[in-house]
Amino acid sequence: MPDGSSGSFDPGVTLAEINKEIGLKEAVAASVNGNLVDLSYPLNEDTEISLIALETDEGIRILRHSTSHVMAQAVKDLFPEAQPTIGPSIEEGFYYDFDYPPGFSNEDLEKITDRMKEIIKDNLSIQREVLPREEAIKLFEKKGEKYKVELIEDIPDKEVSLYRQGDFIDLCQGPHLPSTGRIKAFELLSIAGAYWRGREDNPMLQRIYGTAFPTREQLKEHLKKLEEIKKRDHRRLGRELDLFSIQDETGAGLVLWHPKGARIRNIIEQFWRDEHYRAGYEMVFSPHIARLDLWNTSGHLDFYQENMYSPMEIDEVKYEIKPMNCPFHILIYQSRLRSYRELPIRWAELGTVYRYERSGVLHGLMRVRGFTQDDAHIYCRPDQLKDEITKVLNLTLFILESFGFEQYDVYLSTRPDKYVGTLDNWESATDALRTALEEREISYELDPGQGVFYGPKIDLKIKDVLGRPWQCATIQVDFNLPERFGITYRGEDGKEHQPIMIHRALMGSLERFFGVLIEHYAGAFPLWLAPVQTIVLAITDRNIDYGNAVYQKLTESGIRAEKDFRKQTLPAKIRDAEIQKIPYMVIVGDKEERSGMVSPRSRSEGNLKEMKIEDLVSRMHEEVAQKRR
RNA sequence: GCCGGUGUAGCUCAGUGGCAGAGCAGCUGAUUCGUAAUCAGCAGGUCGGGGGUUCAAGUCCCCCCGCCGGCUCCA
Repeated sequence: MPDGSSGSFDPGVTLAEINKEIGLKEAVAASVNGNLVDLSYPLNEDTEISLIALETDEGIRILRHSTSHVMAQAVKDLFPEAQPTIGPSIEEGFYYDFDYPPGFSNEDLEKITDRMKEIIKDNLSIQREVLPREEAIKLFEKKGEKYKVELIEDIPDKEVSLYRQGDFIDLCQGPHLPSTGRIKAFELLSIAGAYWRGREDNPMLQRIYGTAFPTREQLKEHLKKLEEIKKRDHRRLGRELDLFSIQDETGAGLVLWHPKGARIRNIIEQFWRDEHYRAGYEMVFSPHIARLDLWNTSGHLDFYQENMYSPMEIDEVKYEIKPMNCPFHILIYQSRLRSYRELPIRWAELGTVYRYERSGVLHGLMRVRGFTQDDAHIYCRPDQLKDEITKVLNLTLFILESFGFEQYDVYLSTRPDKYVGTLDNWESATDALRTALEEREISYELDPGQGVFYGPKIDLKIKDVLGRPWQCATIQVDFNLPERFGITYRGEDGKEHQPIMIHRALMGSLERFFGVLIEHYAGAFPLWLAPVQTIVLAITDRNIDYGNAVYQKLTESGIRAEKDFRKQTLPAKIRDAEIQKIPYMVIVGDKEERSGMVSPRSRSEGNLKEMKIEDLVSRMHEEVAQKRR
C-alpha cells in the first residue's frame, strides 16, 4: 500500500476484506496496479493496492457515478418506458440521459428523489458482472434498451461489465460504491435537453442533472455556492445597479449600456488606451460595414459565413456588416509601401463587430450578437515573432491583473487537420508561442489539433473569485490573411517579404469582460471602477447647504459623487447606498457642520473616524491610483 | 436551431374558466431623525404578441416572439 504497509492474505481475498482489517473506514473503491476496481475485487496474487477514500476526488467521482445509477434505477421504476442511455459523473455532480419523449417535470424530479431515497435506504449491494459481448447485447435487447445495445456494439472488447443493484442492471465500466446505502447526500438539480451523443441530427434526450457529496454539510455548502452564483449573476446585478439592459425592442443579443455601465466602460477603455500607447501600439478606427468584395478577399465569406448577417445593398453595391476588424487593418497596412524598419507594427482598435449566434446560445453579456473587441493586429518579421508574443503576454497579464484576475487556465492550440500555410511555418510559430509561455513561466495545457485553420493560438481563460473560468484573451498567429491580401514589406535585401500577422484580444470583448467583472466583484466595483464613488448623505434638512459644499469639493477633486438629501432617515439612506454598492458614503450632520469635517463610511470597513474632506479625497485618490479592491 | 421550462405593475411574485392582486420601488403628505428599511395615502396593467374554443379566458388550444436551463463532460 502507498503508506508502505503490507499484509498477507489467502488467495481470493477481496479488497473489502483487506479494507476491513487494515484499511480506511471510508474506502469506496481501490486501485490495483493502477486500475480502478470495486472493493469486491478478489486478489489472487501479490500486488500493490491503494484504497480510495470517499473524501478524495476519485472517491467523490465514484460516489456521483453510483448516484447517477441510483437515479436511473428510480427513473426506470417510475417511468418504465424511459430508455436509459449514459450517466457519467461530471465536474460538480452527475447527469443521466434518458430517451423519454414526454419529458420530465419538476414534480417528477421530486418523485424520483423520493424513490432514490428508498433505494438508498434499502442499501442494495452493487455488484459487478462480466458478460461476453454477445450475451450482453442479447440481455439489453430483451430489456428493450436499444441505446445500451448501441453502446456495446461500439465496444471492441470481447467482454463487457455490467453493474446490478436490486433488479436494475446497467452497462458500466465502474467502479462503484459497494452498496447504495453509502450515498448520504444528493440533490437533483435540473432537467435539460441533450442530443444523443451530442449530435444535432440525433434524437433529443432528457437529461437530469444532480450532485452528490460525502456529507450533508458539503452538499449544503455546494447549494449555498449555487445561490451565491445566482446572486452574482451579471444579468440581475446589471438591472439592480442600472448598468445595462437587453430589450426585445432592440433585439436579442444587442446591448444597451446605461450611464453607469458606460461610465465603467469608459474607465476601462481609457486605461486600455493608455496602456496600449505605452506598450508601443497605435490606435486605428474602421467602419462598421464594407463592400462584400472585401470579405471575399479575406475569405470570411467562405469560412465564416454562418456567423455573418446578410448583405445590404447601397447604390447597387453589396455591403456587409463586419464580423471582424482584421481586413480593415490589413487595408491600412496596404495603403502604402512598408519597410522592414517599420516592423513590428502594432495597431489596436476597440472595434464593434456583429456576429450571428444561434438564439439558444445567447446569454446576457457573455454571449451576444453585437460586441466590441479590444482588438489589435501586429505585423512583424519572423525573427520578431517570439518577442512580440512575449510582449503581448506581458501586456495581457498586466491588464488582467489590474482588474483583479490572478488565476488563469492557459491553452496552446496546435495545427488542426484542415490548415493553410506550410508545415515549417506552423512549427516555428507554434515554437514561438510555446517558448514565450515557457520563458514567462506560465503553465499551460496543450490542446492538440484545436488551433484555427490559419494558425496556432494561445487562449487564456481568466478565473473569477469563485474559480469559474471565462474565455477572454486570445493570441492567434495568422498565415492566411497576409497571403490572401498579398501584403509585404521591403526587406533589408531590397526584396519583398511577407510579414507574419498576429491577432490578439486581451479582454476579448468589452461586453463579456464587463459581465465577468460584474460577477467577479459581485457588483461591488473597486473604487477606480465604481461608477459612483461616493454619496453625500445629509442627516437633516439643516445640513443640506453644508452637504452641497462637501459635494462640490468632492466633485471638484475629480471624485464621482452623488448626493442624497431626501427626507429620509439616515439608516434608510445608508441602506440604499449599500444596495447600490457605493464604496464611500459621506455623512454630514450638525456635528460635522460645526467642525467643518465629514464622517465617511466605507463599504468594506464600515465607519471611519471623522476627517477633513481633503484627507478623504487624498485617501480616495490613493486607492484609485493603486486600483485596490 | 433543437429539448424542457417560463413570460401577470419598474422589480420579486400570488392568482386551476366568473370583479386582475401583494410586498418592494415610484408619487404626495407628515416625520428632521447619527451608521442597512419612519408612518400614512395615492397612483400604477393591451396578464409577451396574434389567432381560436367558450355565455365568459391571465387561466384551455394553436402560431409567433423574448427570456431561463441545457445541447462541451461520453458505458
